[in-house]
Parts: sequence; structure tokens; C-alpha cells
Amino acid sequence: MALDDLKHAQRQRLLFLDRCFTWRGLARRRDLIDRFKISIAQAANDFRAYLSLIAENAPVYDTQLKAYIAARDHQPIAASSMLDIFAVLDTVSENEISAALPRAKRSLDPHLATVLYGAISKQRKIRIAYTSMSSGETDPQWVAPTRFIFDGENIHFRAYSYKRNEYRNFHPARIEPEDDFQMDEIVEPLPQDSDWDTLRVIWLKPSKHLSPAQAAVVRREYGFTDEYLKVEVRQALEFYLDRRWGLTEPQARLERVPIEHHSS
Amino acid sequence: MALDDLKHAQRQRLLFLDRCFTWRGLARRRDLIDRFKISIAQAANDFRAYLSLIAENAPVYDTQLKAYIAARDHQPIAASSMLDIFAVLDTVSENEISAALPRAKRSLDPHLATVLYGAISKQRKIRIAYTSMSSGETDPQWVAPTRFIFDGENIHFRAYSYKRNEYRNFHPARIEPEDDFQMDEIVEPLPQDSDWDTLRVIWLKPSKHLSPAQAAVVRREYGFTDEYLKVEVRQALEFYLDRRWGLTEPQARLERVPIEHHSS
DNA sequence: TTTTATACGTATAATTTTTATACATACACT
DNA sequence: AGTGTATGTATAAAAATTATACGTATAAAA
Repeated sequence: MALDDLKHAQRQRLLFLDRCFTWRGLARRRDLIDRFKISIAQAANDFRAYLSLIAENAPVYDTQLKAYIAARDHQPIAASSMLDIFAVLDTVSENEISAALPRAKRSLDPHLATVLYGAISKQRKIRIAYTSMSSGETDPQWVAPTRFIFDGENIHFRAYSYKRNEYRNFHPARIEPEDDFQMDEIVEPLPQDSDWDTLRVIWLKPSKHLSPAQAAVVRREYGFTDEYLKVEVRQALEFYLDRRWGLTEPQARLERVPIEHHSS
Repeated sequence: MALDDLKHAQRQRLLFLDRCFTWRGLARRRDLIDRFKISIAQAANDFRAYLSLIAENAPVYDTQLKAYIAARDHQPIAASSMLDIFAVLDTVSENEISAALPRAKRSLDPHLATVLYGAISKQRKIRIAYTSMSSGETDPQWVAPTRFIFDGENIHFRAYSYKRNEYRNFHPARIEPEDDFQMDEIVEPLPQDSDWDTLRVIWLKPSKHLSPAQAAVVRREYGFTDEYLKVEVRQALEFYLDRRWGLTEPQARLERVPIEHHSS
């Protein structure tokens, strides 16, 4: 039986179980019951199903600890994001008032989102009053949105600008809110978005002012053991990468490798 | 019937539906079928269930568009994170090779995570060789981990340091990997973590060098209409807030309000 | 030592959810 | 007018889940 043969609901439970074993190192029926509000019987089923998926290095039950303990070299059946991992690790303090995330609560106007979504899916152009953060001016212009972008923090969108005659990244918050945005058909087919289609390969290495021990830390943090870290990013999004990885900051731990060509 | 009365699986589907209506402005059965691999009949059930939850401003079926259209002032039944929203908005380009997220792929060593999780849940102290990023030195020290922290990007942990005699935030990547970490009982009860328990109230406002239109953009982006934005954060995490909101950057769009006392 | 509590495992019937299927309606498109 | 695709509803079958019972093992308390 494979993971994909399962129904969505049970697959989610087995993935959660998998994360418990990988990141907590152990799991109990109660974890599933508390998380998914299923019965004891179903939790027992899920454990049996999970164990049948794991051919080698399967978790074993420890009668002292009253829990299934993951093998030392447990192999996860699926990858997980940092947020997934934290969701599994954080439950120690489940009864606390406030979560541990001091996140910047950005906001997106639902109405504007539906308008942009409609323009993208129906392939329309839309007239927006867009405020430049450099000049401070708010100019009306026609744009043809093509897709949403997520930089890990905030949602932007990509659109062809009829004013600049090129594709650009736009920030929803910079659009002057309106009840009814002017929309229109796109008569001439849009050009290729070459900055989007082009993948840039970027090589990074620990900053040279770091000690060997500090460089080892940086390698661990970004998960590479080779000399350089290879990053592929769409050219259209390269700006976000620099800002997000803090490459431009003075205390940056990573720096670009200036060479163009490099054998992997 | 309330949302909480539903089973986990169906609740997830109705929440997805709710996000479609809120952020896309419309939804079809196919959205549920593609996302959750359920049957047409079940998708029809889910729509019926969702509509029965919505008392007023319910979505209505549009025979031209062959879709349920959210009312103009549709009220979501649950809040969603930016990632949730993006997951709903991004599906336009589902068949693309690479996702639109140029995320910094941080990594966390699973073995270290299980050791830290064990220390936290069993309330043990642990001996780690920790590399300082300021001095570059790697010193062994005993720490008593108390909880994991997520700054939106990376997972850290909070621990009492027996070397500094205070609580500090630690980065897993700065710990020298070991097969078996020394662990020990905590004999003397740990002191209160006052920096964790203390909530700081921070007031922010659009930077003064911004034009009124630019200030309006900042207010929209961070979702406040008043003069100031109130942010509450644990004192122990204030450092992450500054860095994460980019308050220290030269082109920062927000700045702290220096006054201590302020009436909301 | 005995008892109690709490994990685990398994099995069965009852219940609920979901699927498969059929048939009807409405609208857009050719 | 015919075709395709979306909706709606209904029913029986299949699958998932729950409720329940009973058994084992271990730790902690009486």
C-alpha cells in the first residue's frame, strides 16, 4: 500500500505521524486523537497503516515510555516545511495564551484579491492607481495581471504594465482601493515574460569574514556541505531573494560567489 | 449546525471553500474535487453544508459563469494566514514546473530536533557546544531548553543558560552536532522566564519621510487605519520583530513611536 | 503484593461518510 | 436543435470511522 492510495484525510494523519517521528522522535495514539479528533480505534488503525508503509527502520513501541520511538536513522516518507515542523514541535506549550510567532501581520484586501484573481483567470487588463514608493506619486495605469507571487511574507502579483511596456511585480497595498475597477479585454497578445521564464543560478558561500566554526554554522543552517550553495530562482524574483536572505545587510552570513560559470 | 460539529476532514474542505469565496470570489465543485480528491456527490454535499452555515450574504450560483459567486460583502467564517491565502490564489498556474516562492530553504537536523524535544518534554538540561556568531568561539555549556520558537523563517529554541545564568534564544544550527548529547536532571527549579512572560506593547507609524499617499500604502499593507499600529510581542522575541519587520533598515517604511504611554 | 491507571492490541457491530450511479434542469455554444 | 458542462437531487453500495468489549504489559500507588 502506498501513501497515495489513501484518502486525503488519512493521508494527512499519516503525514502528521511521520512528522512526529521525524522531529519529535516519538508518537502516541493520543497525538492523533488530539490533533484530528478521531477515535482510539481509528488512531490504532492509523498506526498500523503507518507501520505497514515503513519497510525498514520502523518505529518500535517502548513499553516504559508508552510510546512508539522512531529508529535512530528514521527516514521521513515526505518532506515538511519549517512551519509544518514547528507545528509539531510547538505542542509542548499548547495551553498557552499566545503563540510564539511575532509575525508581521500583513493584510490583503479581500475585494482587491477577488478583482485581481478575476483579471488573471479571465485574462483582462485592469486600471489601477498605483503609488510609487520611490517618487511617492500615485498614477493611474493599465496592467494585465498574470499571477500571484509569494515572497514568504507577503503576496504580490506579476503583471504586464502598459505604461512601462514590460512585466513588473506589483504590491496590492499600493493600489488605491476602488469599488469598481475599470477592466477591459486584452486585444493584443501579451509578450513573453522572459524575466519570469528565465531561471537564474546563484552560488552562495559563507561570508569570508567568518571563522571556520562560524562558516560551519552557516552551512548547517542552510543545509549544504559543499563549498558553495546553489540556488535557482526566477530572474523576476531575484530581488526578493536578496532581500529575504539578507544578502545586502552588513552582517550578512552569506555572500554571492562572483564567478559566472561553475561546475557542480 | 456549527463548523465545530463537523468532522476534521469536512471542516478542512469547508474552510478551503470559505477561502475560495473570500479571496477568489467564487468557487466550483471542481475546486473541492481537485483539491481533496472527493467525489462529485460529496462536493455537492459540502456546498450544501457550507451554504447552510452562511446565514446572510451567502454565495449564489451564477448560471453564466457556472460558479458560486461570493456576495460583495462576504464574511469569511475563519481567518487565514498569508500562506493559506496564497495557496488559494496560486492555483491558476498549477501545471507549472516551479512554484513561485523563492524561499530560503533553511534546514534543521532531525536528530538534534528530537534531542531538544526530548529535553524540553522530559525537563532535562543538555550539554551543547555552541558557536557564537560574534566571537566565533565554540564553547561547551549546559542549557535547559524550555520551548521552540518560530520567527517565521527559522526555528530557534529558548533555554536557560547555566553559563550566563539567564534565559536566551538559541539557534540549533550553532550547536556542534553530536551522536549522543550529555543530558542530566534539573536539580534546582529554573527561575521564571520574565522576558518571555512579559508582553511588550510597541507602537508603530509610517516613517515620517513618506508622502501621505505612501503612508496610506503602509497603513493598507499592515492593516491599520488609525494613526498608530499597536503590536504586542513577548519581550524575549522583540529582537526578531525588529529584524523581521525591517525596522532597522534604512529604507524602513515603519518606525517606532517613541512615547511610552498611549491611549488606544 | 495487590490494586489502579494507562498505555498498548485486536475484533466486531453500528454508524457515518463517501462513492457510484442515475436522472433532471439550466445555460452557453456551435 | 443538438451538444457539452455545469448544477441539483436521490438511492444503494462501499469505505471510513466510531463505539464497545476484552486482553496484555508496565508504572505508580495503596
